Amino acid sequence: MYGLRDDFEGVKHWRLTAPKGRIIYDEGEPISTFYRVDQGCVRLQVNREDGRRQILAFLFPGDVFGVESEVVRRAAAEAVTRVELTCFQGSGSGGVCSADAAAGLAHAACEMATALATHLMGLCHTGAERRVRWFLDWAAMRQGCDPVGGRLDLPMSRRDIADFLGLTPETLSRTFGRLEALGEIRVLSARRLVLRPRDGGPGALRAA
Amino acid sequence: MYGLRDDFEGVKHWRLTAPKGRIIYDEGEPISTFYRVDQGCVRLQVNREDGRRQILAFLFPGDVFGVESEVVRRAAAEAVTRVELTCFQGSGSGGVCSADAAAGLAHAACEMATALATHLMGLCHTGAERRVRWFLDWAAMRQGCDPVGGRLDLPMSRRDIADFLGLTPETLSRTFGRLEALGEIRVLSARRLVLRPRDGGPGALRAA
DNA sequence: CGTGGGTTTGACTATACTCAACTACGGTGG
DNA sequence: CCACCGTAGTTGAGTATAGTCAAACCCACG
Repeated sequence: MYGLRDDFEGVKHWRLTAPKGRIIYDEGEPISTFYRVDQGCVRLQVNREDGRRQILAFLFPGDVFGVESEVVRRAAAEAVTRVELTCFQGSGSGGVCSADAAAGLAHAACEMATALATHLMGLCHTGAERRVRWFLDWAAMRQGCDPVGGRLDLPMSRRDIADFLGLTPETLSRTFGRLEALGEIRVLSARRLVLRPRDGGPGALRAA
Repeated sequence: MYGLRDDFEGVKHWRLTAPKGRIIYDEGEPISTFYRVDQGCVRLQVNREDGRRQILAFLFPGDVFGVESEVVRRAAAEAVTRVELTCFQGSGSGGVCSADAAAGLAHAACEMATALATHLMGLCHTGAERRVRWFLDWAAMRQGCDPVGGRLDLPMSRRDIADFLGLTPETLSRTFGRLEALGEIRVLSARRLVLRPRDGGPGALRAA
């Protein structure tokens, strides 16, 4: 569904590689480009006055981001892992002029709106357990990972996930533990887990 | 900021009036049009399996909605009040062909993404009080209502607001009560209140 | 004037947050 | 290759907060 459209053929573009943690752009910066993720994972986030932050979206290869109709960035984009990006000149409703490019921008903006709406739906789940289940489903879907028995790689930190879900890292950790006790997941390491391991490896049913 | 653009001049369009409560379109319906609110208030919502629903956005005059890149509607649109709409033929990346129209769609989709991101930021506020304060600020901003001493009209029901904020109506009601006790608002009736009434009318400081 | 849905209030419970300490892992340098 | 250190993650205890269930209230509507 992503990645194969190339509406931006005629648009001036260049490649960019950023190491893990690098800020692609920051809140308040003037908008001059938009981006496509080619490799790695990017997060969009807003840093709040009280030091907490909200992660609006995690972006994966094929995703287009940075398309905004404002003058300055309202959210920052940071590299979760080492990332490879394609940068395109112009953004929002100005800067590109061909009908194809405008249609591509519309498409990208629609995708972003859909992603945000999906995220919103996840957050409306009351109860940490349901939010985390939703997150796992979402992550599995994005990675094309089998929701039963599949291995899921989470490139982001626990704190990232917590800030994405509006939970504290403590609650998130406890919830992972509870889901593991229920046999719904098996945590291999902090960033690697197995979904619904049916009996599977040792320990899967121990807690039951 | 809204309402004065008219990128859709060349697009086939017609007018539609809907009474309060009318479903403009429902989840799962094929997408063939997009809309602009001319008068009244519309809500976008997703109905959840457990009977609860999440309201994704409230839309006011000038707002464009229904621009999606999918095949079927992922959310329903319902009239909060009696509404007057302009309907436009086509949606998403297909159906309209002029560069102006495509740019207009991109703009509309960006606005929607921004609105959803803003909403997400509001929801990430932990604590009902902060969420409700954010909602009041947001509503005041959208209505051009003076945040100090201004009269705010809320066209939607308490349940609507609760579903928008991810709270229960009970918690919302109590929170309104607490804010009134703090002197931050004065509730005239369920759908009409005054922001930061400085001493103002009788009762404003009674609870302090 | 009567009815009914929306709203408010109350009591109780479950849940997630806070603060704090402990542990495990990964990266670095000897 | 191993030891060290720092960060990220986990665990624990106590508390605040929002949810749930239930009933009363009030306004808007017919």
